[in-house]
Amino acid sequence: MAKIHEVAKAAGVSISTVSYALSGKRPVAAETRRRIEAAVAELDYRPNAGARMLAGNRTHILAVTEPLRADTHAPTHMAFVLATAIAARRSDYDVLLLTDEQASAGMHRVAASGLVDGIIVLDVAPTDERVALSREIPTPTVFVGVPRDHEGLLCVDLDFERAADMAVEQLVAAGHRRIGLIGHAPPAYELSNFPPRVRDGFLAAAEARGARGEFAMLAGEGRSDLRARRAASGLLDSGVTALVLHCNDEAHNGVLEEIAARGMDIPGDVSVISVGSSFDTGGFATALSSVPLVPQESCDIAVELALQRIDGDDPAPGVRLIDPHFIDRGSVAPPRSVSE
Amino acid sequence: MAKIHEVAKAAGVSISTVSYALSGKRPVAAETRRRIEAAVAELDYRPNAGARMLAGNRTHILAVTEPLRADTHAPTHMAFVLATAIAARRSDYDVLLLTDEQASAGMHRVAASGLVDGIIVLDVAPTDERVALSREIPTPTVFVGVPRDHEGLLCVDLDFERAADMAVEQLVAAGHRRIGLIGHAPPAYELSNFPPRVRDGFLAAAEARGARGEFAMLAGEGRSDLRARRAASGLLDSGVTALVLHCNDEAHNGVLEEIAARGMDIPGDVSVISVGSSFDTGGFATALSSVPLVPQESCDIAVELALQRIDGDDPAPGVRLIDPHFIDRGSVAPPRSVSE
DNA sequence: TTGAAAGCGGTACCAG
DNA sequence: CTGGTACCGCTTTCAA
Repeated sequence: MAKIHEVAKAAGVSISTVSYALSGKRPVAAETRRRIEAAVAELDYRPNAGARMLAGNRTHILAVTEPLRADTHAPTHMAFVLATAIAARRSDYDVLLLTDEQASAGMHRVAASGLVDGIIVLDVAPTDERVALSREIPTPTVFVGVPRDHEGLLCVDLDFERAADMAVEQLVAAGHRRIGLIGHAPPAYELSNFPPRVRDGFLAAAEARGARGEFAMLAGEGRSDLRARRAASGLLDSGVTALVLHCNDEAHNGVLEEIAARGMDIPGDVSVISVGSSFDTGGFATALSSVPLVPQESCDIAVELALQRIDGDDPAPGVRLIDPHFIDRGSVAPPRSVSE
Repeated sequence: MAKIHEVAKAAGVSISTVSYALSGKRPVAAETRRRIEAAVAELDYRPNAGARMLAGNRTHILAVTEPLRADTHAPTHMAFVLATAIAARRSDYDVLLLTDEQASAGMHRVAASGLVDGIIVLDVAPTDERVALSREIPTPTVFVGVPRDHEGLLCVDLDFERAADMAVEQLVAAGHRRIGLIGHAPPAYELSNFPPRVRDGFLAAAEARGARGEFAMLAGEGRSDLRARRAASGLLDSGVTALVLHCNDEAHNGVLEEIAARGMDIPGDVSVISVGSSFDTGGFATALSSVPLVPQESCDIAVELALQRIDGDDPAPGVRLIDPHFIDRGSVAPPRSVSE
């Protein structure tokens, strides 16, 4: 582990010049810079992290808090953590993973010790203890998700209401008037912030667009594909001609199985749109049109906002809702009664 | 963010006494310690992370490298990351997540900058670029998994060979002589280190124990439960009376479905044991006996070894294989032909 | 365009 | 049992 003065000596300059050459915060003669860079490469020099934190008042680390309860959907959460890490690295930041304890304990710790420059809050609950904490600490904090009480907070999220509305819009435009929504398991509507937003957006959109919206959750115990089959079965029995899915990929499979088992065809007999899914909806037995949730979008913006606050630019607090977009994979068509 | 001298002033002592009171590296009078602790609590003091790194030569951070390729099984990998984080926190260490780039780039960076005291390597491939790197850097590194070339490395892992053997042992003891193994998809046998070990352990155990072992992978494309059904179907057609499963949970479901579809009963018509699964095998339609892979076990040991090396104790390099254990959930019984 | 030197906030040695 | 203080390696002002 070479140190800055070795680089300075090797390049025949002072250590401050080395520092400036690397940070770019002061102009350095081209020839001088060249020699410094050569020395850096030669010695495989990297500024010592601790020294940089202490002197520079910047750690180049972002904390990511993710409660990671046992019941959470691992692939989705993993995707957000990954997306955050990728966004952070693009700005030369590393990511410290906070999973532990009462969620806020770790957050408090890293803030008080100055271990991180900023904090990204994932898997936000409607009532989240990290909200109160974020107001007490000086460390810039950005929420990916919208807690109930978000006064003064910086939040980023997909516009789930609009996403649901967009799905309904497509289906109504195709002629559907009876539309079902298959959601998550009931606890998700208490513990997570976005399922209720999709549900409410869906019901409001149906009403506003002159259709009848019906909502079913994954009730009961066991495999979610089987629970989704039951939910789909109930909705299809009740006469819906189209389904909106806001659930995990396993549940998607269940719905497709139920439809296939009935000898029904997509989109001939029933139209289907997936909403807010962060997995690929093109890989199912039948490819599904969707209004996806793209983790990279939210996380890019979240990291960017955090960095702005770190750099002293002060983005106005408030909720940044990301515009959803519709991906057509051909799973929507007019209902039988209309097309015939 | 209070600093140590404020604590010292508040407690009426010198800063060195505060430092020693907190680190415990020197005896401090009970009364003095009390006053210091009161001041610390009052001011919500935490030593500045950067200063501590610089002066103390210890960052209290472990890096976790996890390539996190898109094709990896998220829940399993997540479980290992989580388990590592939990183990680290128990020793007052935080975890820096390295997912990015060519895997070794991040590792090199944090090692060269002294950002972390140690590195835990997850999702180890048979031929892993991180092996060579770990030999070049001074930062203590522990592998969770066993790369092909592990000369001089510290590795921790479940004894997969013995786990497979243990399953075969149970089945042979019950009277089975034709046993099938359902494994992962073919690429896993190139990219991951443990599937081949289970396969080889299984085949060797069958031979050694006088049974006929047959191996099937999840061939083809699409949902792994459907591919597992096909694999199970083939094996059952060929006359095996027992199945060993080493695949993801979705594939487990597929196998159970195939068995149910044939009107067969577990364990009446066919015995089943899950091997090396890190998910709960008691939650399937039929609870399955298993020889589980417990992430917490591997990660606890890995973190412990890393900390030992950090503290200068030098654990002998080599592979630490964890003894597997059999969990009986009643999915094993004598084969039909024998029991009748 | 460059250099010298004063910190940043702890840790741990050397005294007492 | 406690205090004083020399670093740790870098960033950044101040001067030249």
